[in-house]
Amino acid sequence: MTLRLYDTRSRAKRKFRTLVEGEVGIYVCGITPYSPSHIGHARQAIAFDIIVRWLRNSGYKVNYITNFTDIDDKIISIANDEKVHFLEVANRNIDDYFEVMDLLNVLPADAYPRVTETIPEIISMISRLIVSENAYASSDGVYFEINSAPEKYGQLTGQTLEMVQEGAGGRVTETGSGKKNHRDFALWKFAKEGEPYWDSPWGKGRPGWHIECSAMSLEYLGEKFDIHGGGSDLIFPHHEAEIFQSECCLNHEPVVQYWIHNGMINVDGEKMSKSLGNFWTIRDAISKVHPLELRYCLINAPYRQPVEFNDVMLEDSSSHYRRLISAYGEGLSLCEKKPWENSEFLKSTSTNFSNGMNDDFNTRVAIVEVQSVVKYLKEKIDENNSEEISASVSWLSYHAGSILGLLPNDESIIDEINQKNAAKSAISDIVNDLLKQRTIARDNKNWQRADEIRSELNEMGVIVEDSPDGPIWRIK
RNA sequence: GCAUGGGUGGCAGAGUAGCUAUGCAGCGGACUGCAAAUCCGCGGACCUGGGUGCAAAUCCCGGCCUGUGCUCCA
Repeated sequence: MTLRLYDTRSRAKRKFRTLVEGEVGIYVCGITPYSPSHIGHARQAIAFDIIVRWLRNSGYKVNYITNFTDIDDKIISIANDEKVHFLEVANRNIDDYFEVMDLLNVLPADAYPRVTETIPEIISMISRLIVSENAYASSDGVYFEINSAPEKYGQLTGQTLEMVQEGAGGRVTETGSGKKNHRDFALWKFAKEGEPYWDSPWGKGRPGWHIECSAMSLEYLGEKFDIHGGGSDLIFPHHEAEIFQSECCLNHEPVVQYWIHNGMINVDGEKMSKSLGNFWTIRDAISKVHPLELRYCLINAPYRQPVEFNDVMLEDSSSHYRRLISAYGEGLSLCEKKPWENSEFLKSTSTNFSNGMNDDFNTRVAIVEVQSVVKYLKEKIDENNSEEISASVSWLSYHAGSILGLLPNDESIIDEINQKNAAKSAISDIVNDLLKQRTIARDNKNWQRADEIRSELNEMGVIVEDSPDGPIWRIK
């Protein structure tokens, strides 16, 4: 089955064909680092991380670019409040971003361009748009003129210029002071008193929001590239603006072959947002659960669907994750990994997994297959079938680990097992002694005493389970 | 209002025409002094009204509900 992906512009799943055989250029709009990253950022980063992992494992050479908008009104305002340089605010949040992404097992992109390091390219692009008469300078900045290319309007949203002219329920009527038309958007904003600025042919100022992505994608991926991604809330106006800028500047279309957009995070059925107060930072979430449990939660729905996020979902994912990791760890400690292609069962689950991923990166289908292999592995562990244990472990290592990124590296899993074993042996004498007492109590049908000992052990962090062959214990 | 998605069992969430999705939860059973774990089994769904088909959750038309966008936003 060949890869098909949903293209926002065509509003349909399309067969994936790259501009250059075997190579993929992908640009994803990144964050504006004015505050610590939230789980929406995590959702997006993980979604595209998995997309890139899948493309690479499908044999493509991928060039994955995602940017930082390290100058904007909010950053400036926070910097002013704190009386620090605006880059201090941006850098501290970018550091936070990299730290949490690493915890979430998000592999680094190939480049992280920043607006403040792309100013010459942005200026050059604006100049070209002025020359081609798609843009004009005015009293407070340089604007893109929508009426210079009206046919490009609504390529992603399906709205026509006429429709929007009706007015968005009367709300979008305000025309920026220097704009000819209220739908024109800023390419360059002149600096007001006390704002950071760069020199330009039109005056001191800074780039508008949209032009950076056109400039950076051009710089890193060229005049045409395969995939442009971002959150679905960027479709309008940001990505439509990019289409105007890039296509008018480069004078060809389409610049982007496939537009893909991830869905938002919902809390109580509504989009997570600061104004609603239903806001989770990544650090909030990983203070409650392991980062990979959060990752599991965020790929439980296919990337285009909204993810319903709350404590229940999070706990649900935690238990799924623990099931996965404990079976995998146990298998890993029992045998070496061996190829799984000889197992009929694993071969067919692998096919299902691939079909799911090839169908617009359906991680939900992929997870179902992972769950079924976890179940299979547990069975094989019970049966002591080392061939199938080895094969299942390596199946999981590839599918759940390399592709979905849900497994820590093997060393740390083994480490953790060893630590637990060490902790276990440190207290085994005392535990065994107590268990012996408990067994005597049970033989005498002294249930009260037996339960006392069990809860005593429980307080020590030891879980006792009575099996037909006598009591089994483990550390919580 | 306009645009664009979606409405599947208690929850999450696959499935675009015919065959058990799956997981969690629930129920019943095995095993248990009890509990836990494990195993076996079970039930339960396709918003609504029409239409096309031998056959529709799946295609077509209408209605209702709902998310998102139209303003900074991943």
